[in-house]
Amino acid sequence: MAKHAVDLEAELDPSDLEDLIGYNLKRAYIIVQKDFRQALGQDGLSARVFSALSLTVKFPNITQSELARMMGIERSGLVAIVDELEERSYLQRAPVPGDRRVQALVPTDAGRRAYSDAISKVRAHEDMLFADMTADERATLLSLLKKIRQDEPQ
Amino acid sequence: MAKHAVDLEAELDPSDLEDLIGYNLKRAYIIVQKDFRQALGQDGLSARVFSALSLTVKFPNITQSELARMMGIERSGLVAIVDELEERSYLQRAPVPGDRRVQALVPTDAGRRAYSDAISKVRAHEDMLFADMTADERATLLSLLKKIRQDEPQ
DNA sequence: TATTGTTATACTCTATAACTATA
DNA sequence: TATAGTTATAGAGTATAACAATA
Repeated sequence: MAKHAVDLEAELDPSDLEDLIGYNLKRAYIIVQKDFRQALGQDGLSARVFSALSLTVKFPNITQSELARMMGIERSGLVAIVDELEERSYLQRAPVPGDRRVQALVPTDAGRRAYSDAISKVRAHEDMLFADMTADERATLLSLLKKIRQDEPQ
Repeated sequence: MAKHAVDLEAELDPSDLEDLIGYNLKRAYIIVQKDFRQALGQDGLSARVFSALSLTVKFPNITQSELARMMGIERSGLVAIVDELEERSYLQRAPVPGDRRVQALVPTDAGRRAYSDAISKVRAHEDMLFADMTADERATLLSLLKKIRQDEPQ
C-alpha cells in the first residue's frame, strides 16, 4: 500500500526531536516520576529514598559505599538519604566489628513495614499509569530499558 | 518446561526495585543523558537548550509561552534557555505586530547550522549508545515511551 | 597509601510567586 | 481581568574536593 507523503516525511526527517529515544525517555521519565510523588503522598518517600530503603531491606547490613555504588550515585550524596531514613527510624547505622570505618545499614521493623506499604503504593501507581499497556508491552519495555542499563559504568 | 526456583522467585517477588518500570526508566535516562552531554562536548548545548533550538527551527516565530508548553516546562524556566540561545546568536526575540506582549522566536542562519550540527552529533551518540539494539527494538522502545507520554498533561 | 563516612560547596533543572506591560 | 515575559527565590538532586578516622 502506498504511503502518504506525511508518513514518508515523518519517517525520513532526520531532524525531529520526537524521533530521539533520549528525548522521549526524558519526557516519559518526568511523567512517571511526578506520578510516583503523588502516589507516595505529601510526606512520602522520594524515589531515591525509596530506592535506598528497598536495597537496605533486601540487603541488610549493606554499607553506605556499597549502597551508593548500587544506586549509581556518589557516597557523599547518600549521607542525606541515610540521614532521612534514620530520622524516620526506618534503619540504623550499626558499627561493624573488625572495621571501625564502616557503618552497616540495618533496617528496623518499622522500616520493613514502611517499605512494604510503599511498594504496594508504587505497584498500584504503575498499574494505574500503565493501564493502557499490556503485560507483554510492559515486559518488553522493561527488558529494553535493562538493555540500555547494560551500558552502565561498573 | 519446568522453571527453576530462581526464575519463579524473580517473577513472583513483588518487592523488587528491578521490576519497576519507573526505576529502570530513571537509570536508563541518566545513562543516556550523560552520554548526550559527552557527545555535545565541553561547551555544547544542554539537552533542554538543544530541544528549545530544535523546536524554534521547526516552528519559526513560535512564542515563548507556546515553546514552554511544548517542552512541558514553566514559562519562567524558559527565559534562561532563550537567553542562552540569543547570546549564542542562534535566535532572536522579535516583536510581533498586533500584540506587544509577545516575543516571537526567530532562528538565525547560525542557529540553523548549529542545530544541524548538533542533531548529527545526537544521532551519532544514539547510534553508538544503542548499537546493541536492532532497528525494530529501537522502534518498539520509542513507541512504548510515546505511549507513556500519552498520559502527559495538556 | 587507601578507604569510609562526612562536610562544604557549587551547579543544573525546575517550580512558585510576584511584578510590568500590555491586552 | 487576563496574558506574555520576566525576576527573585527556593528546593531537589547531583558532583567535586577536602577532611578525620581507620585500615
